[in-house]
Amino acid sequence: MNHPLRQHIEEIISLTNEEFDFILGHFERVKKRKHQFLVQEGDFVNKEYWVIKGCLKTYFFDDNGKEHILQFATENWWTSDYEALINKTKANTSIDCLEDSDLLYITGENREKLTLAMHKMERFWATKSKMGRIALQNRILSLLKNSAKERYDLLLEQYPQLFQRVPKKLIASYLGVSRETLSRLSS
Amino acid sequence: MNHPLRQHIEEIISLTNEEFDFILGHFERVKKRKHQFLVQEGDFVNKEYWVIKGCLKTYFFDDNGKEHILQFATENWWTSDYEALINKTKANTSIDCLEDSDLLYITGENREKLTLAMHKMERFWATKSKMGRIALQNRILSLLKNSAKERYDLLLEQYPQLFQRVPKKLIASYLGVSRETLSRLSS
DNA sequence: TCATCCATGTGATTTATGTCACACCTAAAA
DNA sequence: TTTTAGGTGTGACATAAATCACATGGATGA
Repeated sequence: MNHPLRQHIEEIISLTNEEFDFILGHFERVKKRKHQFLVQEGDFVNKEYWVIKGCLKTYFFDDNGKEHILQFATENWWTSDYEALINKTKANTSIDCLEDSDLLYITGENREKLTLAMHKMERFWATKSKMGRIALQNRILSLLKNSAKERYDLLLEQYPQLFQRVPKKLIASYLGVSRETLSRLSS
Repeated sequence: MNHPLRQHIEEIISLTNEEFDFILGHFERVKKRKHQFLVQEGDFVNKEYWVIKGCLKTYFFDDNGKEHILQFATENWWTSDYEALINKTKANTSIDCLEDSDLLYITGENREKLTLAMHKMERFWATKSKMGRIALQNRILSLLKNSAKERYDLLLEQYPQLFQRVPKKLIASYLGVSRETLSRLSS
């Protein structure tokens, strides 16, 4: 049986057993319980996480104390505060577990080492980065052109399982509408 | 006097004269007049543009015929339909000139060649890509947490010259509000 | 030079969504 | 158990923004 991370990477580049073991050697595994943090606002961040099992949210509170969700991460998703990670600044988002979660992480240094030692990982990261960019751009598009109802329908269509796993008020924060409005959209 | 592209690249990596000439050799120069297209919806895209002088918009029309602007590009900005470029699909945005514009472009093949021949360009592109991602994420944040008025104020603060160069209705499309609302916000 | 188009501002009205309040139910904690 | 904290739905009302309508002035082209 293949390691799930291997399957994930092999969607983009192919690997020998040895190569995968070498890659995996640069990761650490960690289990977290519901409500535990991966990142708290103000932290310095030096890890990227990959979700084996579980569900997490990346979020922050605005000046009025309203929560906004940037990303949900479930199985096979990467998550971190990339701005803090890349710029070596303090996180302005927090990431915590919505369920007990089983995670892999790679530190900045290990990622650097791994990429130097194994050049084809560069292609993997670059591809992921490009895909991430496209996804973000499409979310902007959607915020500009779609009504709350349309964004709701699109999310439901793309990630139906999310509606079973996370409280509706968090979905509302992700979509940028109030909990009450979301409730009315769905009925 | 330095070439503006050289200054731009040297913000991230340093270059010898020979290296810069080698890089520049992979670009072509093109001048476009106001209203001319770089990309039209439905085109296949194989170029990334860099603006020496001028002003462009990346935009599309929604089902109701309303225009939405994804990006303005002025001096020192890169622009293309990255989704079409990367996935080799047809563009779903258009890019055209708001002013007569002087541009450099690099094709996908030349970028590939250049990066292979000169490995440190990989770092340049990767850094640009990361910065782009952060900018997109911050725009999402802003769409989620800021009111139209706040988004207006932030844009005015960050790019005051834009308000002199482009019609207000395009600024409105970029901010995701109607032309009338923008007009009321600014008075 | 005139005619047309486009950009812009502003009033009146409509519509979408937010906010506040309350009820109910379930799941976790004491 | 009993208690408490969340999660959810829904009504009443407030508010932000869209839409429709119209006027004005400046630029552009015949």
